[in-house]
Amino acid sequence: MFGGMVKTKAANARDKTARDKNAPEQGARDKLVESATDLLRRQGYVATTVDQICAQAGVTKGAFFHYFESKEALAHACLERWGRQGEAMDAAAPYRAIEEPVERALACIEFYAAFFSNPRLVKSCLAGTTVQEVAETNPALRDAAQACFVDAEKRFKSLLDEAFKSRRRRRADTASLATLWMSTIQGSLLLSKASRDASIIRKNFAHLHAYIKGLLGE
Amino acid sequence: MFGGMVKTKAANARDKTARDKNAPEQGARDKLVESATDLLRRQGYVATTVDQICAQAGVTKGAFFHYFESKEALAHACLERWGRQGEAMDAAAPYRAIEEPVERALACIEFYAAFFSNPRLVKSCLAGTTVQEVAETNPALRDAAQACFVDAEKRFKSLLDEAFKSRRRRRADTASLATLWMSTIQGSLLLSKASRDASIIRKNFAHLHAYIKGLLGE
DNA sequence: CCGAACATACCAACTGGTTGGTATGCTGTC
DNA sequence: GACAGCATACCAACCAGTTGGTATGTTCGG
Repeated sequence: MFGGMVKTKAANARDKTARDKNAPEQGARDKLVESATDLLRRQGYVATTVDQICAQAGVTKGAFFHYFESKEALAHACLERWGRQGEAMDAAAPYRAIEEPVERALACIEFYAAFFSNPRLVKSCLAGTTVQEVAETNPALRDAAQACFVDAEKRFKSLLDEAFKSRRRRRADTASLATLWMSTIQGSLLLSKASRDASIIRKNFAHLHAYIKGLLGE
Repeated sequence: MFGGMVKTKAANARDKTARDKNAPEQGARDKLVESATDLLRRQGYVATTVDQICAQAGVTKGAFFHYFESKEALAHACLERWGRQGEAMDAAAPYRAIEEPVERALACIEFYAAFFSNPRLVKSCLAGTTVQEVAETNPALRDAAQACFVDAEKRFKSLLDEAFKSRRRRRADTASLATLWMSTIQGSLLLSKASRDASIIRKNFAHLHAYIKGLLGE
């Protein structure tokens, strides 16, 4: 059987994608990270139990602790993936194609406004939800969440830097503006959770857009 | 051992009322609400245990369930008091004495910037921390937190309404600006928790101040 | 080419400690 | 002597993590 196929297990696992093309057929590990991310965003870190995560992922507890040495380790994996996904989404966003720096920066704000307003998506940031709970009790998780914020802010800051550079005379503290942007995201998500009114997000982003547009000079 | 001291702890506790008249000597109920508010702001609703609250308040579990029928009931009491305290603090704030409406509204922003930057105070909003965790799982608590937001926004909105009324020609959606203000508060507190850098709060408020000042015309 | 040793990926049942909540008893006051 | 205001002891449910196992390969010496 399998003729002369000399294959490592890794190669074998990768085969699955070829074997059944229609079924998702994720590995148990990926399923756990995905399910956990969903649950953590909606219920928070403490309220989400390992059993819940396993149930949603369709695996057993044994599998859970085979892949992750603790619930906290899983949360770290989720935050890492969250950060990477955010980076990837940003890099692939259509506004990146715009060449004029001021327009590009403003289009970025609009892009995120549209993204967070998407009615099909859960309106919650994994990093924001997590850090709110564990900031004082779990420094490692707090720092992992903080890293997500810092990375995203860096990306937005460099957009702003380019925009302001193209506008002689106009100057601004772009680092603090990037933090304001992230604050607006987090605050908007929190208030929309509380009111169950997603329109808050768009309105807040509209104000931020107007403010930064004003700073850039019309 | 313990000689002739035959005194229950209850009798001992009761002695205090007679013993020290100057000490605050709060009732057990007030102590519970106060301790719980502190713990809930720092650790969140789920992570804070009834035993922890009792220990910090210096009362027993029996006392806890004598005054509150559940942990959730205590959280409701905390949120109610949080809302009332906020209202009282705002009513007594020095900026209220300013008569010129534009100046008063801008001074309000500065007042809250200073308040949330106070290094001696815990940088966390009870309503914000709570709603983040229970928005999807506990509608009653979510609505109680939402009420805090709505009340505070109403107060700020009427300041803005008066400011814009005094500026003919100038118009704005004051309701959405009030929400932006609350978003800025919540987002700033969250990011300052994550970074342990309280200066974020002041910087964000400075931007908000500049934006609204601009809308009001200089 | 074979088989023993090893590795990976999982699983079901269990454990020790924690949690919100209860049952009941005591004590000073009105 | 009734009742508010507690205290003590206790419990069932739940939770993160452990244990000991199975099924399916993979590796490698002979």
